[in-house]
Amino acid sequence: MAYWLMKSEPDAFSLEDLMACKNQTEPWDGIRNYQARNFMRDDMRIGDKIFFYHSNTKVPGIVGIAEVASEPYPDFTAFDSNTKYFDPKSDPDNPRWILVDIHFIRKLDRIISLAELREHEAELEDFALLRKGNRLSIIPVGEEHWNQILKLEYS
DNA sequence: GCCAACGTTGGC
DNA sequence: GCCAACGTTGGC
Repeated sequence: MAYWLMKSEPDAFSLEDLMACKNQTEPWDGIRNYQARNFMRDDMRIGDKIFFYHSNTKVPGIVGIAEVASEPYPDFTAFDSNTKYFDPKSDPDNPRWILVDIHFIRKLDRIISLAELREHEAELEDFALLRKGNRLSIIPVGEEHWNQILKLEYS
């Protein structure tokens, strides 16, 4: 099993929004970055665990846990000119953007903030989230880092 | 293929 | 709101 971190701006789609979705499951649409797409298309497997991260907000950090809940399939929002994710270059016969569904598992008892993660930068060696200028919205998390970060919840 | 211009991300 | 970092676009 693999582990991931997925960023979302809570104003656009928060962990609470995911909890309120039908079956607490929702397609992770709107990703328009090739590296992030490739992770979803090529590397994610059903059951992989996900840190749900709130970005671009007052206290950015990990707020919950979700899991990959589908095989990869085309991001339908790219075909819909009524959505802000419309991409005329994504041909339905050869879709450019691919997504997976994610399913809510639980909310953390408290947020593990980016600031707190930075305090543990030494143990979390090479954790991509902490790298300067990192803008990737889907980040692979090593099993060891996953466990180290989870331990912070009750530390 | 280079690279300047431009747009976006996201912490602060 | 600012701005550094980075990705994408498009002219050449």
